[in-house]
Amino acid sequence: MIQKKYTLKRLNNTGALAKPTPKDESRFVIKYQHELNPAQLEAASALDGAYLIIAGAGTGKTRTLVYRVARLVELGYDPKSILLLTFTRKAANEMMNRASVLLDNRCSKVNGGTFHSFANMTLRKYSKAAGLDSSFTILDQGDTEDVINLIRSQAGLITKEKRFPNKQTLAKVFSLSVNTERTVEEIIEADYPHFIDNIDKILDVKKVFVNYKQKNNLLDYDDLLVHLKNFLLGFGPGAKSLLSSIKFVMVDEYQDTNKLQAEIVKGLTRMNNNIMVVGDDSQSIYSFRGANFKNIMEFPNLFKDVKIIKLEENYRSVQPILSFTNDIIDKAIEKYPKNLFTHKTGGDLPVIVAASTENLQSKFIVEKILDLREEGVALKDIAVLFRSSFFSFDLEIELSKANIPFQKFGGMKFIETAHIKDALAFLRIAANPKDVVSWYRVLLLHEGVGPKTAQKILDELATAHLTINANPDNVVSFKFKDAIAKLFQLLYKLHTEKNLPSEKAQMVLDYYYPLFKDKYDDFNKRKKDLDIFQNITENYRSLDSLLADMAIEPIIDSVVDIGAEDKENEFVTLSTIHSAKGLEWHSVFIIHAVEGFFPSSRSADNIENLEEERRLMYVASTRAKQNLFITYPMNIYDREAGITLSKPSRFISEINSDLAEGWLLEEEFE
DNA sequence: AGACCCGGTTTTTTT
DNA sequence: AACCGGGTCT
Repeated sequence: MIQKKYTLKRLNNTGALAKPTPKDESRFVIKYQHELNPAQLEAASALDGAYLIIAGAGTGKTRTLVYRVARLVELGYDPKSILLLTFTRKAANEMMNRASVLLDNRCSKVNGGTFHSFANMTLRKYSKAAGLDSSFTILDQGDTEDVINLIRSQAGLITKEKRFPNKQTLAKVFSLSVNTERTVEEIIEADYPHFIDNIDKILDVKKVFVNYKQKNNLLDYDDLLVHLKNFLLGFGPGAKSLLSSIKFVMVDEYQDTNKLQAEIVKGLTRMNNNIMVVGDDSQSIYSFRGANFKNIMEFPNLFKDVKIIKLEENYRSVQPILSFTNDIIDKAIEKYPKNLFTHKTGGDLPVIVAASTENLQSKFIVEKILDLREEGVALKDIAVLFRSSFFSFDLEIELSKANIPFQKFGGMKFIETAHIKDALAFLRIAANPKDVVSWYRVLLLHEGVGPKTAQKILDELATAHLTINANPDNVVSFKFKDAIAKLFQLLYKLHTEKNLPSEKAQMVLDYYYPLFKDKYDDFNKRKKDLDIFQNITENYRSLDSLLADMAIEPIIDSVVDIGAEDKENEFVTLSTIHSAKGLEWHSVFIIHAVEGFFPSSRSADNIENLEEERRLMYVASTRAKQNLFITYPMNIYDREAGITLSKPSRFISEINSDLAEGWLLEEEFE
């Protein structure tokens, strides 16, 4: 028989390709072996199967993910079939940009975002299959608390004899219960034993809360995840169609995911078991959101044949900083062994600075920032990090005095301020007339309308099936109807007119402005925020996407973007440690490293919380590439005791004294 | 009865 | 800065 030679041509744009052998590297545009170390290369070249990448701080975790994305795209996989779940959308965008620069802009088509934004997109697209109305409104934390408060106050639970948990506590308990898949009883018993007598009433509130959201087409953050999970695990036709379009799933910062998210990951990979998660147990800092650093080590039990790859070479920090941070984490009671090393040489010892007062601490930082700038360090390469947002108040004043531009991340967001929430509430009603929380908020803005009257109006609206009617006479039959008539006209217009979000926002602001001026004494200061808000709305073509973004991914950057040229973009970063996750700077200051503040006195009685505070200090100090300064004021104001002498944070005082330099700050008399 | 004003208390961290 | 409770005004 004659044997014919037949060569199979490689297809270019489908997933059905021959897998490259290691010798095949020449086919790639990018020289992966030269760009990555062996462990990174192994991770970046992975194709099918389940992978757990344990990546210590600064070991090129992002780089590895970026190269894997590029490589998959080079292999011809459809970018849209790659799903990259990250902690913030900023992180996802950054990765996609880097991959695009590396290869080409096919990489920007990768599916990416947070668990919540992915849930939002999916649930809107497959709303029917998920049993939802696609115009659902997303409740952020504050909204969720408002709803709970409404129920709490209506249930007649506030009696003088018995203490009943406040709205924050209730919201926290309910959320923790969902995210950790424990019952409310278990959580109350474990974390709030003093409320155990109220358990029945607490469960009642939860029941009403759940019904309320359902009836009013509202989803809170947890509902987004729960519905996504149910949709995926239900595995109906909709889910199958979605899953067949997803070929590779990658999850960044896996140490900060919780049980619910782990199940979503499980559901996402049901069709092909292709999953890569990346994380570092030593950087787990979100236990208050139900994350458990042990989850990452349970990953191998969740999936079949998990391959574990460890990244241990640190490319970020100079040796003295690495030794210092290794020492912090070595003292952790429970952790999985890692051996971070670097080939970088030189560099100064980290400096621990004792300042006599908080203000002197601020002045030191200002002076040092100016020094660094003299030495040629750009402001954007400098960051000041802190445990809690309010630690930076004094520093913010000093920076302003010295004319040093800064941008603050974390803490109270512009989107959470009362006046922005007011303005948003109008738009939310326009998008979803069943959004009772927003109705309530808007009604309360009007003179003479308090909780009771607002409720009355809402009851009337409910019997009219909450339709915004251009003529409120039909639905409102009470004494405030004249005052409310104008409001109804506005809402009707907002709801029905087909115009851009920015035009709707303008209508809202015109209406809101007089009420706003009345409500806030400091309206001049707040006015700026409204202007910024209006600018943001210009970026959107649909109201739904504007509102979804506002709830899930508040745009902090836009504050900087407004009218800022590149030169104006030069600023020092002030950030909570939580918001600094995954980032790095040439020079890093950690302020307020004082016992009782960092670690916070609230964690003092609980060893697990204390350990998390330690990991926070670890995350903070591993952000530094070249310089690390840790400062603390020796005298702290305490409400009860007045000025008291404070002790430096235990995480600092425990450190081997050879690993850092100590400075005592003294004020110079002029 | 319900809205509103005042003053004291309390603030972790985030999607 | 926002929340809660108590007292006062409409």
